[in-house]
Amino acid sequence: MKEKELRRSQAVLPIGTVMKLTKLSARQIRYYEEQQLVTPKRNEGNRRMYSLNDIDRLLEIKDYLDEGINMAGIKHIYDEKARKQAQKKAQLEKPLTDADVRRILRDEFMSVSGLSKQNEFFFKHNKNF
DNA sequence: TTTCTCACA
DNA sequence: TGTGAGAA
Repeated sequence: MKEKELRRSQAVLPIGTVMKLTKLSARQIRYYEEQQLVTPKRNEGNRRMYSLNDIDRLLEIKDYLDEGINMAGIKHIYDEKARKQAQKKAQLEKPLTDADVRRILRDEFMSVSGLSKQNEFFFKHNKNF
């Protein structure tokens, strides 16, 4: 599922294609970029290059606009999304809770100090192993 | 030809 | 948001 994400993030579409795909004017597309709603990359000639993700976002923006949401409102929506993603990321970067650490230390302790005797006892009473 | 930036009778 | 000018 990583390859697919990379493809969707590949910025290869010129604004002309984006205009046809989204039915938005170049003026609008550039304006939304000015509002930080989309962040297309630039090629060697300073041309904007959009990814499929950008297309999706522009389509979303258009839907929100149709629903009567203004630029500020849309910005808030994406700000909230970014805030939640940042928290999830932070959670993934330090997945070890105190409970995790205690469990790991206990297991390690068992393996170095008590394991041999425990195994000895275990095997004596479980001949089928 | 297409896209970019800038500006507005 | 549209549109036109001049450049790349």
